[in-house]
Amino acid sequence: MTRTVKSRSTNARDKVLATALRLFTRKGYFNTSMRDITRESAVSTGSIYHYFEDKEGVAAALYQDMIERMRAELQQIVQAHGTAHDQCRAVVSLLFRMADQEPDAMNFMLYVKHREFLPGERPVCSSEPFELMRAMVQRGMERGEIERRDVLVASSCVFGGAIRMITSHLDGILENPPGEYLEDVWTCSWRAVAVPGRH
Amino acid sequence: MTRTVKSRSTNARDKVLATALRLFTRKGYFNTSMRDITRESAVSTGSIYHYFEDKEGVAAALYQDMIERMRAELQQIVQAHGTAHDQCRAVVSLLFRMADQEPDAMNFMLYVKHREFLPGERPVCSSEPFELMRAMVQRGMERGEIERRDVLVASSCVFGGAIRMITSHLDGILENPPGEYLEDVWTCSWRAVAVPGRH
DNA sequence: GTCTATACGACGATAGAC
DNA sequence: GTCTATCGTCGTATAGAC
Repeated sequence: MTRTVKSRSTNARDKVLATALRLFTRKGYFNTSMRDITRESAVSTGSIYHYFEDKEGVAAALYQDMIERMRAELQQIVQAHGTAHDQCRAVVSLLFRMADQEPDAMNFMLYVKHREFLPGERPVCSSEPFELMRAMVQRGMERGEIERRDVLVASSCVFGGAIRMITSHLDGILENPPGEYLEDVWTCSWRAVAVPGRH
Repeated sequence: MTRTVKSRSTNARDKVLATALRLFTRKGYFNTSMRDITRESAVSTGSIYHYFEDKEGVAAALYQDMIERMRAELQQIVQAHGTAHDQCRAVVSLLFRMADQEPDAMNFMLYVKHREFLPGERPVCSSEPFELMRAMVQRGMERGEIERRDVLVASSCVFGGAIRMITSHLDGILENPPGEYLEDVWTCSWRAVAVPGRH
């Protein structure tokens, strides 16, 4: 009951968020006016400002939703897999799947420069999802799966290749859907950091 | 003579470009007004519009200078080294050195989303410098140094780790200067793609 | 909660003297 | 080539009816 009421009452809010996500990623935050959002969401200015403090508030809500969702997915992965190898591999797989199915969301999370319009925010790579990824790598080093070195270096090398493939995809320069490259990328990425002779 | 005259006459132009680079990377293109540039460069509005068509023109000049400079450096590297291994290694080294010595330039080239304010521009990873980098990798595959696979995958894996380290540096989350991580990053990056048993 | 109409400030760009 | 002063536009945000 409560849920129905709530979901009905936040319907306009959701429409605004969906529209903003699309416009922010396609045209950029600053090239998107509140009028654009009004027009394309079919929600009036008044209503938007009822749900959000200002334009920045819309972006902040969007960003925090993304980060939280990502954090939940990654925590899932940590619990579902025992080895760092399997965890990192699941992360790369998740990133590729999201890049394919929800390019706008991925674009907004990985690619957009939030700090230009969300002054309070820390850089993405300091956010909780990225910290979780580094923790996976750290644990892999402690378990003897991954060669010991600076954790930031190891993380950059395990995930860097995949992330570059995803930005290439978001820039539209990939010929095939990202999933087709998954195996290849993962082979390289793991070999970059694994203790020789394992897996 | 000509050079002296020219360099004197473009002095204001250069001051504008230097200021714009600093402001665009620190605050973002859209958070930087022409007034900001006027104030911090001590060049008047009128003079700025004498040298550049509009605000976009300033950004375009900056961007093209960067790309051209990078292209020249990479071409140097191609000529100076015989193997793909040495070429790619030199590229990573160059990127780290530039990230350290000219963070703003690096930031503007690698990290900024030009397409939001330079509508005609292709994505960075379609630019000539990135094409040169892919060509190095391609040649490495033909020479039997690098395992054969999609060239975009291999390139992403050789350079992806380094690029992530650089964005981490630009985001200010690196403890030490980037150069200190160079050896480690390169070890991982090359191992990711090299034909086993070589080097 | 949703709407329309509007206030107001900031910005990019121009005009025109020197 | 450089400057100051100013114009017109557009975008955010508010007011206030329903």
